[in-house]
Amino acid sequence: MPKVSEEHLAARRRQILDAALVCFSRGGFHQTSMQQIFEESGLSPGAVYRYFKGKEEIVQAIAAETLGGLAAALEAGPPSPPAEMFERLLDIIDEVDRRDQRLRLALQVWGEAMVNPRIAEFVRQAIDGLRERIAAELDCPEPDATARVLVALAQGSVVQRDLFGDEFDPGEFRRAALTLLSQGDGISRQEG
Amino acid sequence: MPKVSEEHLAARRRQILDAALVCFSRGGFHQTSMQQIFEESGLSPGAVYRYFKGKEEIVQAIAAETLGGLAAALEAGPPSPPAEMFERLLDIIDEVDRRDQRLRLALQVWGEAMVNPRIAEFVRQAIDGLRERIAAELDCPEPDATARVLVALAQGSVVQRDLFGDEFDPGEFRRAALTLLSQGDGISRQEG
Amino acid sequence: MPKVSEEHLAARRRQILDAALVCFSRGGFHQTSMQQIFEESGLSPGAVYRYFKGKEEIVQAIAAETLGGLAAALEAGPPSPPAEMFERLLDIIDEVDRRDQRLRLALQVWGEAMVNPRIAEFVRQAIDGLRERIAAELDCPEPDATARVLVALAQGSVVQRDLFGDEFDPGEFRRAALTLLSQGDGISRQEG
Amino acid sequence: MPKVSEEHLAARRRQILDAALVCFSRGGFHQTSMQQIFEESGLSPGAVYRYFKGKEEIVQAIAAETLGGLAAALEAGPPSPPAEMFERLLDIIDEVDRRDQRLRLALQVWGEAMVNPRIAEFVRQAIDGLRERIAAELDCPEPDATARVLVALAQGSVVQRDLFGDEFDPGEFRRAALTLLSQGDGISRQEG
DNA sequence: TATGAATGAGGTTTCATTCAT
DNA sequence: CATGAATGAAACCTCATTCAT
Repeated sequence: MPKVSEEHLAARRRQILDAALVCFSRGGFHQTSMQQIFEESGLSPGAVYRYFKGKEEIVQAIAAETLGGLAAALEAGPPSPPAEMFERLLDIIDEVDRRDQRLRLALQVWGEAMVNPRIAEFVRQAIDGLRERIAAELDCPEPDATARVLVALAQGSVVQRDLFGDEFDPGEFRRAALTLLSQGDGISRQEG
Repeated sequence: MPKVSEEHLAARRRQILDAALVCFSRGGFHQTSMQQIFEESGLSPGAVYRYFKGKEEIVQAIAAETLGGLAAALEAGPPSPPAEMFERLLDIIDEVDRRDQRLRLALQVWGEAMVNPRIAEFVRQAIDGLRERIAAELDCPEPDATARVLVALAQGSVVQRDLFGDEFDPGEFRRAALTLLSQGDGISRQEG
Repeated sequence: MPKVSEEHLAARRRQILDAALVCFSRGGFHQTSMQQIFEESGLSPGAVYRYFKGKEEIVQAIAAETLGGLAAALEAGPPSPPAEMFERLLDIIDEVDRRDQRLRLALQVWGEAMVNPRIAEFVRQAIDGLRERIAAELDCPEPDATARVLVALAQGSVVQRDLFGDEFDPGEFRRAALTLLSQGDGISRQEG
Repeated sequence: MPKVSEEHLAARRRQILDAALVCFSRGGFHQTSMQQIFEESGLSPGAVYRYFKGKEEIVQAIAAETLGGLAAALEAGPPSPPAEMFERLLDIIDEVDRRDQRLRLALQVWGEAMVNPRIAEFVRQAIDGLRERIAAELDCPEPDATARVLVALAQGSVVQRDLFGDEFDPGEFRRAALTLLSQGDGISRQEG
């Protein structure tokens, strides 16, 4: 199998990352053995190690993808008040949650950051980037500090989602959060 | 076969858990080997295994302590609006943060919950308990859903604290959060 | 099995080194797997790794022993002419050869020194030490340079012994070497 | 399927062996991976495996070349006494040493012979051949045994050269060795 | 009760080799 | 002829746990 196309190589990479995603969601970074990734991906050890230098590199790639996915989904928009901005954040989270198991990894990635400096760096950059973009579009006083609060609340909602699973009711959360954030601004909201 | 006092037993347990706390904060649950706990505690493997059935049990004990500490610190109080309630939550978090490294473990514990059903159960109960107590004292419509939002925001602030360390400014966060939560309720707040 | 005696520990170390000696003689440093050492020694991996940090450390210990054995066997004696000195060297070599398979390792150790700086250092020190002691007792002009030649000839004889095994006739070699070294000194020698 | 010239084939073989020579001198037979040879030679695995059945065959080829070089360099000459004969041996060694790194491999090849029967056979034949040619031209009693001693001394000098590198002084060694071998034969020698 | 030597399953990774293209 | 992606056996080593003393 000589000289294969770029696409082939990219596909193999994906194949490995998809397998890792499944394994990590199921069992976490550390409980997942390379052996499990070999099996889930249907590849041999040698094949996997051709694409990734080691387990650490796979974990990093997954972490980067997970974070990137969240940040990239925030599209540019008009200046908005905090409540509207937060709604856009929730929309993104819902969207990611619907697409794959990646949201389940967020909490693990954050936890891993406490222990793995490289991943900590990734995470900080991703979150800071997101926060800055939010601040730039935020129509309120102290947009920077406010953006951080909105991000924290979004992260908190992810924590709850991950911890409580189906017991967590996104609609209710959204309604209650928006009520809190819009208190007294004279706009009464309906659920989307 | 010397019968030892209850206190002795409790002291040994603490000795082990303190060592584990140090190790886990430093390197995480999975990167910490039992060997490291033996060394940090100054005890032999046999001794440690007399008090805990295995590593899993130590992890659980640490997780339980960490969660319990947060929930227990919320003292009963008068019915309060969301902003005030949230301030009490932040006070607790500040307090715990000041006391030891336990807050650094929160993110790890939550991450571990994604992968360890027993810990997930702990975590859910602790958070649900906290939420219920908050809801009971919350002076606003839909106290249950609102309590959940406040808890999420508190958790989000812990996430930020853990991830950003000294770059995270608790005072600024508090001010911005309270501003958001009090918007339009006619009360202008000062930082405490 | 707690707190065992120093002798016990030393005996275990010997057990491992003896096993390694057998394996290395049989198959060489690199062809010998740790697994083989576990089997030959009758110990578990963990046990072996309690006494040696890794394969490299076992190889070094064996190399050190092998070299040390040769050098230590040269007892102090009166000033002697080269031929007599060389005879003492051959006596040592014969003695070591008779005792165990260690001589078979000499060539491997020297070869390994070409590739492993730590072992190279060992080897150089051992050989230099031997040479100096010989030079000190050598009754001839230029004892240093002469000692080096005698050592080289001894090493050459070990090379031949190792390469040719039973085809190598030590007696004949001794006779011929001594004849060469004593040429014209008026002493006719008999074999010992 | 282009039929390529003999020269092309030979050139490819050389290319591989030169690369292997570099790698083996640098890191030894066993520490050198095929991957390193692929890189050093600039060839693909498939290409290398077209010319050699495996690593073992490359090692053997290198070993054979190394030994062959030494033996082939001994030109026929008139009957000579041991000292003169030995000088010719030293000349060859100097010559080989000057030409390439092959001498650095001698010790490794001999060590490998202790562990690899095929290489052991090569080595024995090469050395025996050399010894016989020396014996045939040796002008002394017991030429066979004497030749073996001279070969051993030459090998010992190679051992020292390889182990001590630049610390080994070939001129001094030559002088001291010739002095020893010529003792009392009434001829005083100068260095060449 | 405490010790710590010993266990051994299982982890990650390497690397000689093959073979479809 | 040449390529290089893929294989998979096997290497070294760790570490949670046990149990004789």
